Parts: sequence; C-alpha cells; structure tokens
Amino acid sequence: MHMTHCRPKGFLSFLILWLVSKKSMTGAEIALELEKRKGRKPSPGTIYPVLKNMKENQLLSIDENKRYTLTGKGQKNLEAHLDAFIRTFYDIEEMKSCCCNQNSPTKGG
Amino acid sequence: MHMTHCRPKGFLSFLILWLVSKKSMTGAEIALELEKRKGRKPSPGTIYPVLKNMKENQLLSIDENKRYTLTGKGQKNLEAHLDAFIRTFYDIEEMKSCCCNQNSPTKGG
DNA sequence: TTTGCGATATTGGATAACCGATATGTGTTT
DNA sequence: AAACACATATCGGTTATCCAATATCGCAAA
Repeated sequence: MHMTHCRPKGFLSFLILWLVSKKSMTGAEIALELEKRKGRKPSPGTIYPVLKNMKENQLLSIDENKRYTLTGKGQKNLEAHLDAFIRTFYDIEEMKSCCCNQNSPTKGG
Repeated sequence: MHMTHCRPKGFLSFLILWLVSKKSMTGAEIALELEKRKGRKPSPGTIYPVLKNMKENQLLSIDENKRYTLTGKGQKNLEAHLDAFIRTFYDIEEMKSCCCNQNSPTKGG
C-alpha cells in the first residue's frame, strides 16, 4: 500500500550525525536538541534504535559516559550526505523569504 | 524490526510541493528536476503514487495537460512544513562551510 | 490500423522514520 | 532494601520513501 500524506519524514540519522559532529552528546541530549529543532521530542522508540544501529554500523562510537562521538566512517558518511543535502535544497534561502520573512526588501531576480 | 542505515530518506512530498509552488509542472518535469537536485532520477513507482496521493489529498490539482499546480491547501501545507524545515536545518550555512571548505584545522573554544 | 515511443500509472516489495508502551539499568533518597 | 526518578533500551505496529518491473495511455509515423 502506498499512503503518502504530506508529512515529511526523514533525515533523522543525518541530523544525528550532524549534531554529534559538533559535539559528543548523550541520547537524552540528542533528543533534546531534536526537540528544539523540530518542535517535538522524538520518543525513545525513535531515537535509541537509530543510535544503536548507527553504533553497529560504526558511524558513531560511545564512551563510558554514554556519550556518542562521530567515527571516521561517520564523518565521511556525514560529508557525503551533507553534500547531497546542500545540492537538493540549494534554494533554501528562497524558501526562507517565501515563508518567514515577507517584509525584507526585494533582491532582484 | 528496525534497520536504520544512514541513508537519508524523506521530504519527497515536501520537495514536490516546493517545486510546484514555483511553477506548475508535469510528472516528467518534476522527475527531471528531482534528478538535477538529488543526482538520481526517481523511478515512476516513486513519483506517481506520491503525486496521486497528493492530488487525492487536494494538495495538488492537475489540469488537462497533466500539469500539477499547488492548491490553497497545498500552499498552506507547504508553508507549515517550510517553517519546520527552516527551523530544523537553521544551521545549514554552517553545514556548507563544514563540508565544502574543509581546510581549517583550528578549533575555537 | 498497427507499430513504436515516451509519459503516466499501478503493483509488490524493501527499508527508514516514526510513535506508544514497556522493560531495564543506575543513582538517589528514604 | 524499597521507592523513586530518569536515562537507556526493546518491542510491535504504522506510515512515508523508495525502487524495479509491468501495464496503459496518447501521440506520431508507417
């Protein structure tokens, strides 16, 4: 069955990779940061299986304090997806002016 | 089972909404534009079911030339998701400099 | 009308992203 | 030790994203 409602899903692991690349974090900290960004805190059933799998795939490593850190492989993976992401959403600035900032001066086409 | 490999999926319908908001397009044109952005052309089995569903949900309407156009509901939906998207990826500029400009070894505190 | 072609559409299946509920582990308080 | 709080982890289920293969539709050429 193909139910496709427009409620975007995606980029969870990508986002986690990005977050952890800036600073090593625990699962709870990651969940909190995701809540800040997306407006909603991911449930444990969302976050921990992903973290586990990323650890198993050696994208992340975890220390004795349960802080996740990017591995070399994780770094490479992030860079590749970052590149694709940027290309895909290259006109994000245009998006911004379209939805959020209706009162900025025109920039010419 | 929960297999979570880091290969981002997502935002297809969101992207379609965005594309069509700029100009009405046929399915083939949408597929082509997606190819430009993502580097790979989505298969018919990807694109058409999504289009059909978005039509059924009255996010898009289609004219006699098979061109998809944003409806009022589609516009509202796009704006809402655009807003969430921008917030989620607010540090995209930082991402850019991270992946495309990798030659600064120094790191501040 | 038949053949060919590209766009459109459907089917079946795989994987990722997600949630709510539940379980476990660990440190703190009583 | 028992109760509590909270982070971590697992389970079962739903929905969205995606592909390869196949079918159909519309138009043009033979």
